[in-house]
Amino acid sequence: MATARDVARRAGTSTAVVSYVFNDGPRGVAPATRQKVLDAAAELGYRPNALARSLSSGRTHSIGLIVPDICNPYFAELARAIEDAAGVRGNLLLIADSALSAEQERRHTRSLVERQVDSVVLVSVCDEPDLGEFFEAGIPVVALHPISDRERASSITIDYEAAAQRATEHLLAHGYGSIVLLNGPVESTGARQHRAGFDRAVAGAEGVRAWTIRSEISRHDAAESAYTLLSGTDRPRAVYCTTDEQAFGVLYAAHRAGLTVPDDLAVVGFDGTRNCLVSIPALTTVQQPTEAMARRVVEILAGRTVNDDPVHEVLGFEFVARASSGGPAPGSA
Amino acid sequence: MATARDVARRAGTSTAVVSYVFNDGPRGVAPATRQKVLDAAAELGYRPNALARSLSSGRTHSIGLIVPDICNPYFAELARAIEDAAGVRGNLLLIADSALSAEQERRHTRSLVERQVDSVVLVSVCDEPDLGEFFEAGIPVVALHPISDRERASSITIDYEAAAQRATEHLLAHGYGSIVLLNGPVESTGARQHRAGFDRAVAGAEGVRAWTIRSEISRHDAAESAYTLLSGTDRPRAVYCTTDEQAFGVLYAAHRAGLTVPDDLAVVGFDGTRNCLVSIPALTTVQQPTEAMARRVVEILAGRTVNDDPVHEVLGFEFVARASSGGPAPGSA
DNA sequence: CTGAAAGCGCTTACAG
DNA sequence: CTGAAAGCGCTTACAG
Repeated sequence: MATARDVARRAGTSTAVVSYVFNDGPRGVAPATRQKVLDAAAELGYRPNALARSLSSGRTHSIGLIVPDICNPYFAELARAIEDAAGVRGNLLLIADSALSAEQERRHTRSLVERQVDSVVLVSVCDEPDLGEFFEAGIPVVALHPISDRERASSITIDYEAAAQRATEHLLAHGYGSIVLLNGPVESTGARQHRAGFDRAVAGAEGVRAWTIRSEISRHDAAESAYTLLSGTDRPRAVYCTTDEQAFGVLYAAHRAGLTVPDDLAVVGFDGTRNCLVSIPALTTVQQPTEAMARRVVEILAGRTVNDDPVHEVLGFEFVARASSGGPAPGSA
Repeated sequence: MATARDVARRAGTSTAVVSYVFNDGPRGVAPATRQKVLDAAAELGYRPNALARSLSSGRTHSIGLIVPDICNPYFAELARAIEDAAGVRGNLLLIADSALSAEQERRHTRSLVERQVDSVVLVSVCDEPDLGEFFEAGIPVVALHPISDRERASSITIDYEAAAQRATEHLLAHGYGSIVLLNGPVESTGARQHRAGFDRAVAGAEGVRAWTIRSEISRHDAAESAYTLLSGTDRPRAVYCTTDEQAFGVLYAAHRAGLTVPDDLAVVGFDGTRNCLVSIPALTTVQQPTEAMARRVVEILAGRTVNDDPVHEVLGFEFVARASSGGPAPGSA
């Protein structure tokens, strides 16, 4: 590979000028000189070495993204949206998949620090992730879910509690008299908010039976848990799931248990993945503002230092009623 | 952040020794010295800078993976398998999502070259991707699908032609008299192989009507194309799809057209994603050896130079008959 | 077994 | 507007 030095030699100038040309600064270059540099670079097939550039400039123009499970389409769609938003600003997104393992999340954390990413977008598998490594390395972090105030990270998220309440009220408005909350596997800030919203909605209703079960955030695990629930003697009339993937698992379990959705069982998901539109039946869900979230997180990180106080932004969500829950509730707009 | 120099100073030794300790070589270090270095590093929270390390060693211990569409679970599962295999050898996987865009694939190509990845695993959106940049940068490439002999890349893949033939014969054995091949959007080496296997199987059958349609490799696009096909007057009795995602789109289209699977329409997919097991009904598919492929590609890349002759390995696949095609064919083992 | 020093390929003040 | 040079934080022959 040709280096800046080769280009400089061929163009009859210095590496400094080559750098100025390729970075459009910080110094200006005479048009004639610039052209000579560009010509020489083209002839040699020069490609700047990003490693060397980063080492001296102290910036890698890369953002790390840690997701719990890249096989979950919500996180894949999120990754794509963030990559698009980052690309517009000339940033590369490094996608790290924790594969639902806290251990793996820690490994990625270390790896991103070593690779000197400029900043990190985090969706953690843990309730209270250890962000100390990022902090010490001067790398600002933004979480895309509710996060404890004790963390030194910012967050951009929707109001899970309000969303859970809205979804549950929708099921209640349909007159379903027994409702299950299918929550995530661990007691996290997000899980507590889902629970709080669910409880609040149920508290406002008379004579409704409500209880909670948990499963991993995967179709298969949710299908197992839901099948146990649905094939028992005491099955609910409706289920609110804290992710679309879990909801798809419930749809499968219902089918396996010989139940029809929504006639025997109403199902609501959360995330608003594109698959909701091509599931059988179409899935009622809480639509996360994925693109807006992605744009906003990149924007925030661009102008952020690790020592700034954390910010916590709450974006709006949209509740979308579809066939899986019986469509829009009676009496709704 | 503490540097090797800080550690060396604190341990009363040189940066060379710090390097030897952290890399377990290439020189030995006296036990007492090693311990002093480790203590100093721990006290300072030293974390080697991967950028600097790579710049001087010429190796980044990273592998680039380019996939056409990270939102397609097959590629997400593939990415995870490769990441696992790479992790075992201490390599980091950089996942790049082309979002079905050749333009994006080119951008990622450039970006991976600039970041000096040691090698690249490629699933291209193009028929004949331009691998010149990798070649010039001395970066070996392995494709995970059939690829033209004209390319300077290796490949590890299953035999698409044999798989397509096997799947089509399965449908013929069920006695379905009209079959459609739902192929990918572009005329690629893989698409040609699917076509050839399909044609060969059909040629061996009497009085069977067979034709081809195409769609993007996505659930939604396939659902659209399939709906047009299935709501028309001349609809097939069976469809062989070249990806699971397309097959899921067909399942949805069939439901929308009021058809029951497999009674009115048999559907077969390709890839063997985990969702096949929780779809309604369960999807018959060609199971790719994802894990084996992942292990093998990492193994090959570990011992490979860009100037080695390309190797082309063909792994075995498994055809899995499930409910969506009517189960195992009559008379099969 | 260990230290002083060159070098990886850039960027960026410092001079001119 | 441009060049010579230091420096980013490591690794690795070169001496000893």
